[in-house]
Amino acid sequence: MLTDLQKVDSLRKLPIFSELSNEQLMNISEISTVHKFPKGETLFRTGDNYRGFFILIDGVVKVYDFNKDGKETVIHIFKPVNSFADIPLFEGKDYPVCADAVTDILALLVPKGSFISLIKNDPEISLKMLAGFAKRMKSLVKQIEDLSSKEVINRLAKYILLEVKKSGTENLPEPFIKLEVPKSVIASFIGTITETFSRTLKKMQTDQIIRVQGKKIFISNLSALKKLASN
Amino acid sequence: MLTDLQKVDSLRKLPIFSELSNEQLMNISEISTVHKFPKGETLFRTGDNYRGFFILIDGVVKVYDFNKDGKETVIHIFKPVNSFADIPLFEGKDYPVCADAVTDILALLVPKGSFISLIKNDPEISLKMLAGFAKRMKSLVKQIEDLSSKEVINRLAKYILLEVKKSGTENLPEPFIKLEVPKSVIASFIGTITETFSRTLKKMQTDQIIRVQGKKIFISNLSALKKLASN
DNA sequence: AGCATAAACTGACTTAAGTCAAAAAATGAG
DNA sequence: CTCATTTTTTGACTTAAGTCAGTTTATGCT
Repeated sequence: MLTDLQKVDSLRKLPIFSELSNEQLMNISEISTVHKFPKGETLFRTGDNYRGFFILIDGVVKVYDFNKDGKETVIHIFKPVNSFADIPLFEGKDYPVCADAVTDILALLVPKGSFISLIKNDPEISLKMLAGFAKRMKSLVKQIEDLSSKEVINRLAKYILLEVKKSGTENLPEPFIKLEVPKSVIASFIGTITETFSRTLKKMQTDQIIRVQGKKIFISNLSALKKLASN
Repeated sequence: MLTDLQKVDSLRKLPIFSELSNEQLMNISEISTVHKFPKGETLFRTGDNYRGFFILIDGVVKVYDFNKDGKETVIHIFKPVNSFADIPLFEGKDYPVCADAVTDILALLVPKGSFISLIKNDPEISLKMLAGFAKRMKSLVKQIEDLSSKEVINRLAKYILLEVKKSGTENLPEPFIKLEVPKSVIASFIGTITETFSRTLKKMQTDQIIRVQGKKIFISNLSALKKLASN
């Protein structure tokens, strides 16, 4: 389904592995297995016995959890190439959250045991992972600041802006993004509900900041969007 | 101000260092310096050149940042023995947030350069640090879930309950906690403002769940508090 | 294509929590 | 101890965003 060379190439795209040698990458590739999951499939649930961490090669994954009254909160939306569920490698023996395939996905599974013995012999990897963890922690801290201070329209603007940057259309006359995830997932991710999400999108349209066409959002007024996002 | 033995003892109390040998601890102790800061003093500000990370031996420190409209958000309240500002060891060259002494404090400063060369020679330390980071990341994720789903009274109950557990008075007929930080700091930490904080405390008193006496909070109805916290 | 199911939107209503302003209580310096 | 400053509390008011219920639009099967 995926050649060793393709696996190594994918691994190299991962920030935490980007500066490892071909040999080091090969070692990791060897212990990992390729998996396909259809859209909607659950990769793991809170409390499931921890098998290892995933590297997303293709598709979109949402990481989420339920609070006590059964409401789902999306904590992370992962797109390729990114690793997830690597935290329990070092803490705990169960998955602490849930993960679903939002689209059909292709992912590598790196088993805990083999990977731990690998990094014990190769301290360079753990230093890289520390940097990766540090980066993610910084973004989590940012997320906390945002949630506790910004309003929905500001958080949504920030989300759209981030996606615009990822899309590479930022410098076009009319930048745009394509929504690869249901709006309900984005709503939960930015900390609100679908109804409010819908109304907020509408408000941004009325204000001539964006133009929504199906799953595409065109940015009519980028500077206004930036202003909202920086609030 | 602090003997080497005392320094090593403090280091050992740190989760990420708890399982290191005396010699390893001694090495860390040797490169670190002891610092006193009076109440209210700023240890570092967002954007300050990164010198190294701190280990809090005595007192209370708040880690915070300002959002665009100048409002302060408390991200973390640290009590002894805990390390903070260790994230930029691996990511970035500036402090990404601010930190103030909430009380008079005593702390060790571990300089970046010497520490990095130390862990390059000793992979065991980085594995421990990975576990420490993983744990903190889990708590950040929890914080995000809480902020986006719970109401102030639930978050406050959760905060009080956590403090009760730390206080060791949980099994007394009437457990209690002592507030070592201004209410304004706690308010910001649980994601609200002083006015709402005050009103919420009052509501919990009216409902006979707690009894506030100056800086002490007595828990009259622990199970009710737990119920609120788990909501 | 056509229909069933799910996703997204809209309107009417409610409410938690923020703002502003002012009083009361606590703290600390001289 | 006293007075000034800071912290906390209280009251009146506003508002962002949630709930509930119903409609419209989109999606994917057979």
